[in-house]
Amino acid sequence: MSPPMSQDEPQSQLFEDALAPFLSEEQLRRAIELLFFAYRDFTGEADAILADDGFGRAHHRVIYFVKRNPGITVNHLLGILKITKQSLSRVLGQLVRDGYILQETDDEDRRRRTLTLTDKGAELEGRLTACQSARISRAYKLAGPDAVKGFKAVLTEIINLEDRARFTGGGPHTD
Amino acid sequence: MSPPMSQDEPQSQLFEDALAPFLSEEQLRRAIELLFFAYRDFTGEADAILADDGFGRAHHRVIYFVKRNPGITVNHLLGILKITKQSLSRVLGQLVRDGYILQETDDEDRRRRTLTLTDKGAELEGRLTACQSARISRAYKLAGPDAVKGFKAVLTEIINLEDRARFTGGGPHTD
DNA sequence: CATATATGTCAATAACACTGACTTATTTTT
DNA sequence: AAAAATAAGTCAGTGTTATTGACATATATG
Repeated sequence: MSPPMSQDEPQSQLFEDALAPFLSEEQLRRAIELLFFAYRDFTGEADAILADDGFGRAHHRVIYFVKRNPGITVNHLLGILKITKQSLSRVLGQLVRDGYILQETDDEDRRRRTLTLTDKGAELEGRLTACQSARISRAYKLAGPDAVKGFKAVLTEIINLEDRARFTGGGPHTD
Repeated sequence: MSPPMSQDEPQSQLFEDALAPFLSEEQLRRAIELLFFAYRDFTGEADAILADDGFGRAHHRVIYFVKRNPGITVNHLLGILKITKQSLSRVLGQLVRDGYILQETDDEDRRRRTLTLTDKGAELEGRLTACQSARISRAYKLAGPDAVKGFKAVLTEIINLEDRARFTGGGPHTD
């Protein structure tokens, strides 16, 4: 691309970071925009499906992580989503009332409520994930296996250390 | 990672997509989660800075793209952000009132209002972009140049065709 | 029994986005 | 010059997602 240290793009105030002396501001801004547009389009299709059912992105996240961790507790879900109990409550309550998620008292600790998808919930989750998976698998195919490795490597480094274990380690989000 | 077509992970309903017969559901879900956590953490620090000034992520996007395209018109900004005029109006109005963005009538077409950052706006934008850039440059450094190429390639393929021109083509978001 | 944990709920607030309808100014087209 | 299109702004109403703070209940653990 453009050479670093070009005259009309001085290494400005952004470069107080000692790690980054050889990345141009232009290159970093491209990355920022890449993430912005990719995430917007990545979630766009699913958002449209959800709107048909009167749901939003928050419902998707709940359905997704319940599918991924069957029997997950409310507290664990809060830890993954990093939202407040009250925020989750509204969304989860809707999903339970409308028959997408089954909430049962845990036998081992009767304070806990375990969450699982109903057939209806699994159907919706499947449709949502299918559309996002299609986009990813298309991108993976077109970019090639080496690119996929790089994609994963960079995204993993972007994630905060606390959450990174989910990816370097083993299975789904069981902490 | 895990071989495709393993027995405990049947190629389920997700695989109606002919492009994707050799990507396991597990692999695709990892990608979905990678994007979710990476984007959340990527925006997290900036969100905290914005909250101090009483702003949200929408203000950030406006400030960012005005910095990137000095003299951009309202209509052009709407095209980039893909939100409604009314949504932008509230956010932009705040930023103009509070002295972060300067709005001037265009001399060539007096219907248009051009947008530029004030010094105050540029200062905030610099702080926000610095913190996101630090995260990216750190990730780029740690993952290495090949990984960066792959990261860009995959993200670019995820973006809808209409918006992809911004990245394959030349300069900033001038459409 | 006291304390901690897990969950749920009430009330208020805010950011962000939407739809629809309408106005004003300015430019372009006919 | 009149008509149509464009750029911007505004008013009113709605909805989703999130927040904080306070409080209640059930259950488990010390």
